[in-house]
Amino acid sequence: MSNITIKELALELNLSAATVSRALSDSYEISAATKQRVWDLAKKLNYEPNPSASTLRSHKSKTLAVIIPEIANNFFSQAINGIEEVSRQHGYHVLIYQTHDNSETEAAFIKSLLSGRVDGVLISVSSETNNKDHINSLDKNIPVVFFDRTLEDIAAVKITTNDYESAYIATEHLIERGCKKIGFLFALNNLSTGKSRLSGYTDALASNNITYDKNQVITCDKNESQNHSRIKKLLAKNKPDGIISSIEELVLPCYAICEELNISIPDDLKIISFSNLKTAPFLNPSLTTITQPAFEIGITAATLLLKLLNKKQVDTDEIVVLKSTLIKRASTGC
Amino acid sequence: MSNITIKELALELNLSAATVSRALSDSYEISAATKQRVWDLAKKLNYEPNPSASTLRSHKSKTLAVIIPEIANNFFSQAINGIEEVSRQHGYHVLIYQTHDNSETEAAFIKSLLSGRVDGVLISVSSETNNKDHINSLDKNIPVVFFDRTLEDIAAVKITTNDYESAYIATEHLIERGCKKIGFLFALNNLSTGKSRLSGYTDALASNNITYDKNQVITCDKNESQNHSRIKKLLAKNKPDGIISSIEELVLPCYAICEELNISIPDDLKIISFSNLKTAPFLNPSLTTITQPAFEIGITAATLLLKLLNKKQVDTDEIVVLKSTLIKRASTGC
DNA sequence: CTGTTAGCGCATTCAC
DNA sequence: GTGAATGCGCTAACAG
Repeated sequence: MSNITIKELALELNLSAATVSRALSDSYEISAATKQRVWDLAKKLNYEPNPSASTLRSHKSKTLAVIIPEIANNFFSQAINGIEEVSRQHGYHVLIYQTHDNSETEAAFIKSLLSGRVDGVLISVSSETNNKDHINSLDKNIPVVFFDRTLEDIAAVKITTNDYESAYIATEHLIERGCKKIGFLFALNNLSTGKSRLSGYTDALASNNITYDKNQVITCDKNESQNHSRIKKLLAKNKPDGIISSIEELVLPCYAICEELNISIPDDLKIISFSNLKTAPFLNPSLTTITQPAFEIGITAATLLLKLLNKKQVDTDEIVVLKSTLIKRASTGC
Repeated sequence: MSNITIKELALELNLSAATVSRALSDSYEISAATKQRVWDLAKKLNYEPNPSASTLRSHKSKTLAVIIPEIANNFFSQAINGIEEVSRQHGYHVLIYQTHDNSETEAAFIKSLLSGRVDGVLISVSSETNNKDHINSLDKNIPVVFFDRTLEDIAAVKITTNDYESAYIATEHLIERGCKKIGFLFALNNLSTGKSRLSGYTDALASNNITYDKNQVITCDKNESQNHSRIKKLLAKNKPDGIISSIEELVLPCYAICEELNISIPDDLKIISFSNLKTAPFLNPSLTTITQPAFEIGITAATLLLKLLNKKQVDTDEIVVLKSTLIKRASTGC
């Protein structure tokens, strides 16, 4: 343990603790010579400031919290990568909390963070958030940046992607490839994220004079077996010739079901999914994806939060929209 | 902000701060009636203890650090999932640090953690660790559990998988499938993790009377383009009929190179990789994997660390070895 | 069972 | 330029 304290440094150098403290923070009041002596000894003795003491005194923890539904997820792990990157560069530490899309867990985390443990919060909200009180209390009490999975009716700093537009483009892409009956796997239905993706889909249908058939829209949630059976039913009964999956998690079940039902992709069914799978081009057959810039989202969200913390001028309801990419596959002609 | 303090609770209840503190921690010295009064008011006022003050006084931060090479990685993100799970259940917070396999970054993190910020550390060491001083200083100063990527010459609590055995089995599996010239993509060559996997491979060759050819072993590191060209050279020149990849990251390059070189998998080349890819069965062709129980590793590592923190009897050099699974694919006959 | 006192390590007044 | 004194909020030792 770096048990050495400012007091001990002071004793050794025949200085007061106050002087050492000021020297360490490079205060203008301290002479260059003294600063050097302090720094040298601190380095020699491997001095590390005690973060609790510092936080208690200064009300700055140099720590951020990241609240996400799931860490074992391509999108979120890449986003955290970006967040960690920026945080480290600025000397911030990163706490991770997983909600598993449970809104009570989320509320409990938020409550526990309202005690000075962190200076700010980055959150991608739980898709089962029905009660938004805890989200609001968070927003009022501490700097927050929402990223990707957000609520529409909350004024706050947000980083999203062009969900509406990319779903629209993807749907139109299927139409151009000849699809007449396009299904939609609808997830995140409580969040603006999910709703936008659905709107992009329905609007694209409308613009192309395809009648919207609500039976082609399957609402999915955390219940995997239920999702599976619903999708299976969709593919077996409604026989769509195209599918837009609004989240990555539903694609593998789709592939499995197609195999079961002897549906040939892309001949019988063309699939496009929101997805950050690195293996998408190597799947059998390769998967056309709408890929979100997860790393950049993390970078942007963290950067913005740090700006907020440093009282830089940031609109407190600024919304940054990054662009997803539709990645087509030559091998499937989709 | 939950700006309310113990002092304020005490004032409101006509008690001393000490009594309130004891009541909050459910001390046996306090009467049931008083406890109830305290709890009720605390709840009503949404009291949250100030973690810095508590840590400063008690020398317990209820926080763990996880140091890993990369978070955007199937294995590690699943492991963190397990770690976060156990930590939350026990009221611990989880800090994340990525080294990007850079040993200086790793050293800097460790140094900054030796100041009471965390009660314990879970680490999967950087594969470019040449200087181990910082690892040793960590081990001596704070409870640590090593998981997956560890060093051989350090006595500490470790969680690993049966790397030697699983590489052995995989190699033998290829031999049984008729492979005569088996290549090995050798990563993590500084770590016991990587060395064990290599030994499993060489020993399996020896047991089956196949002469070890060092040209079939390609040493890989963080340099992706170099790895790529080396693997390409291996496949083009040495023409192995089987490949064991010691890490997941090298599989996709392999698939790409095979496509380039018109090598047909599995007819010309059978591939087995250490991998936690969920898409492995859906790849073209599907991939035979040695899959590590990442989530369980996280669970086990965190559980063990918490035991250490609670001074439960744990051998300080206990090594837990979990089993990986060789997942074969009917479709490729491998 | 409860109160008083002290101090964790640091950063900020206010003096000089 | 530097030192002395104070308190952040909490908990532990010591009383009673």
